Amino acid sequence: MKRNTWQREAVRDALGRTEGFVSAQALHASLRGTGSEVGLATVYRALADLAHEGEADSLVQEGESLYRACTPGSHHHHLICRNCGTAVEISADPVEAWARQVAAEHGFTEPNHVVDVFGLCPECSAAASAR
Amino acid sequence: MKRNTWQREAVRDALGRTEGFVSAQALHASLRGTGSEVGLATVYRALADLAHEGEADSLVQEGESLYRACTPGSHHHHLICRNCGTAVEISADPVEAWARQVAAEHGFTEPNHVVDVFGLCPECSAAASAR
DNA sequence: GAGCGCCGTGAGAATGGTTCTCGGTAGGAT
DNA sequence: ATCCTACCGAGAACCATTCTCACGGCGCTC
Repeated sequence: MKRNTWQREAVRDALGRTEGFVSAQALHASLRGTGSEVGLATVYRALADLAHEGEADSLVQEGESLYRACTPGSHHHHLICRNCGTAVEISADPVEAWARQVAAEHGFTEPNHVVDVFGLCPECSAAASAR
Repeated sequence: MKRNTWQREAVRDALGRTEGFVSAQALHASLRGTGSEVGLATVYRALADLAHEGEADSLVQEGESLYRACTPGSHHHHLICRNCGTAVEISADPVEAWARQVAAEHGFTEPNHVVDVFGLCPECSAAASAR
């Protein structure tokens, strides 16, 4: 039996309100900042659930897990600003095909893949070149 | 001034002797198993150096950093068995081009990318279907 | 070959993100 | 309203990694 608690909703909302990827810790801090008395463990549990159910994507950077609300049910990848965390969903059909083919060529089965593109978003590029 | 210590050599050798990706901890354990009195911190330092100098590749999986000896100076990606860790170097020229193009389309500069393909290697596939 | 300066090492402590524990609380079915 | 039980919260536990600092060995110089 699955329950709808206001804590889980708060996490889902806070995640949806964010532009790019956020760490669990940052999300917890921001929830606390808005007066929600949510436990850190609960944030981790909610994020893990959301990621498991496909409502959020996660990636690991510098030892931290980052999360982002994502269009559910669709397979896609991200273009992520390594400075501010802003992320753009991108489809990568050619890469999907390539991954499957490469795996098959080497006799690998059940192919998965991790594809992320990092860079500096337009704003951060401008700021960097101005500095 | 850069020094050649037997510890660094031991780490390089142990890494070169391994088939796929290994964790720093596992490498340390295996070095200790062969009688080398190497410190854990030293293994971490050596691996970080090797990765920095391009003699090793690293990836993060399940909160652990995994390392592998790699052909130096070449840009490539990996096809990794998610069961036994065996890895095959693969070149991904079409993906390189795609990543640059996608980044440019969205105004992102200085593109990086993370591309890894996971799957079950032939041996593990056979073992899995036999079970 | 001997001396010397200083980098690399090692053991253990510190760090920091994540997970676990456990008593208490509240969702939802009846 | 009541009961069952999944969920929550606080803090402790965990674990990979990094830091600290005294010591030993590497490589340069003579």
